[in-house]
Amino acid sequence: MANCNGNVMVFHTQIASIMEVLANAAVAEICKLVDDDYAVCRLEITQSQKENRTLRRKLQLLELKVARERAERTMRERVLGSRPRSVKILDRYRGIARGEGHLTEGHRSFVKPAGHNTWRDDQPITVDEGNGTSTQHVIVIESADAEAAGPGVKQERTEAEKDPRHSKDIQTGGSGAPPVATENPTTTPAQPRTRHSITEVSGTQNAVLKSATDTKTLTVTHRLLHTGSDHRSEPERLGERRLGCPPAPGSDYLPVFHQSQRTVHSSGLGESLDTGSDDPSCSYSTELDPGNMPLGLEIQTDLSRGDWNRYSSSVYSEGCLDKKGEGLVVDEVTMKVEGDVPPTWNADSNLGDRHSQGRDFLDYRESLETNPNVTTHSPLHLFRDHDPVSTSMGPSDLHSHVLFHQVLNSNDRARAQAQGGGATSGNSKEKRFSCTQCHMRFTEAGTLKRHQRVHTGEKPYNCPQCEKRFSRQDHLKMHLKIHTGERPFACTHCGKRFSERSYLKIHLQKNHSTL
DNA sequence: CTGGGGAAGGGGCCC
DNA sequence: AGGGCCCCTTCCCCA
Repeated sequence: MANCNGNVMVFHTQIASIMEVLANAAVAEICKLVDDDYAVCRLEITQSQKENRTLRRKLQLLELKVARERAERTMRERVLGSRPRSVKILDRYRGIARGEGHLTEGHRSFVKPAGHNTWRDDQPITVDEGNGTSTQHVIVIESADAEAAGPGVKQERTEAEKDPRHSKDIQTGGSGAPPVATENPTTTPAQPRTRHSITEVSGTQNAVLKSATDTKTLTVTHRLLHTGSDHRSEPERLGERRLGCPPAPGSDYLPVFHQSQRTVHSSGLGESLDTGSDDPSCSYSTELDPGNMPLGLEIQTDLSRGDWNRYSSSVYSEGCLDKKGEGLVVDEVTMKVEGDVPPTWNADSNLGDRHSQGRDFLDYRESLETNPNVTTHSPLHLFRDHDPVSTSMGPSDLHSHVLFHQVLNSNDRARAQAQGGGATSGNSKEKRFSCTQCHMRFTEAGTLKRHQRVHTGEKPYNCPQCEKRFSRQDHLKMHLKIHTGERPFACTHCGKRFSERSYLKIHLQKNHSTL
């Protein structure tokens, strides 16, 4: 009996051992399957994300192109009879592209040959997110004729750019400023994923184009940096980064503000928003289709989490302007402004004098909106005209738009535009009083003060009859007629009475064809 | 669905 | 500066 029990115990022990082995094997197998599936899923997700980004960018490019063409068409109509300014601009651009342009004031431009930077259908912009150890992002912008252009990969210089001695057009001085970073996934192996980098193959990442002698442009550009190529001392680099947008740790994004034309771009491309850049105020811009009209793209990472006020402020704030800045951008705004730059622009061409507190942005906007010579096809207006709800925008677009909307207070402005045909049309008085919240302007301080109740919500006038509240006394007085039944205005044609003269007037217009 | 009227909320302007 | 009026637009209700 004892042996029997012993055998049973041994048997049970063996069974338990076998079960454990089997369980472990099963767990291991399950884990392996899970890992495999996870890897596959992750790969698929990553692939899908990349495809989504590519498609999104394509869509944005198409939209921008459409907007650009529309703007160009409008501009040509506006200048009917004279040579289209866009043509002039293009000629200038092309001239520069041919090496005819000369930059002054230490500006550098990266001129790409015409035809470069056309985005291919298989637009190879890639954004790799995450490498497990760092937030590395690789953004590759490849032109359509990259192959045709040969290995002539242009990149922005890094170290050399700080040295005025190297301040020359990269096109002519390209040999003097050897590329420091090349990242072409099609021709070169990917660089170690240890930093942010933006590379443009065949053509410059940032092209610019103007001699910067007549108008001023403020461009915000992300520069491509190569870790090993930036030989500047840290203080130098820091100095160049004194832009109110300190680079994120581990990020080599370097914001560059180029002052050649007063333009702030925000194309709303949200690609960078997905890149995880930690730089709150950096962006990069690239130019497209220079053969026609330069079209600027900008990835405004700041807009993804900040507000435009802060952005614009940072852009125009003293600390953000790098008068030696490189980089550039040309986009619709640039084109319009360059062609029809109002006198105020020229007079205010020195950004360094009054670029603080975002004031230039306001001046810029005001110039656009008040100067009839300024086309209204700038992104600002495009944004303003957008319906933030109904317009199908990408998240970044919508966000950018919202930010623009906040700044411009499009409702108020649109209303003001609708009323009386604009701010100053037909009025002799100058609207000197500008609301700091929506930037509407008024002829009188009292009107401004009254208007500000719109923002504060203050309604100090209460109806004693119905507890209704009003921001203005005259509105209360008007309202009280409802309770009193007072209708002092009678129609001379039909005898109908109205509480307000304007009602009578409308009545006369509609029913008696008067006025 | 349409048009008229009322209500409300804006800005311009004069006193 | 505030009051008051005019004019405009938008929204809503109703016949």
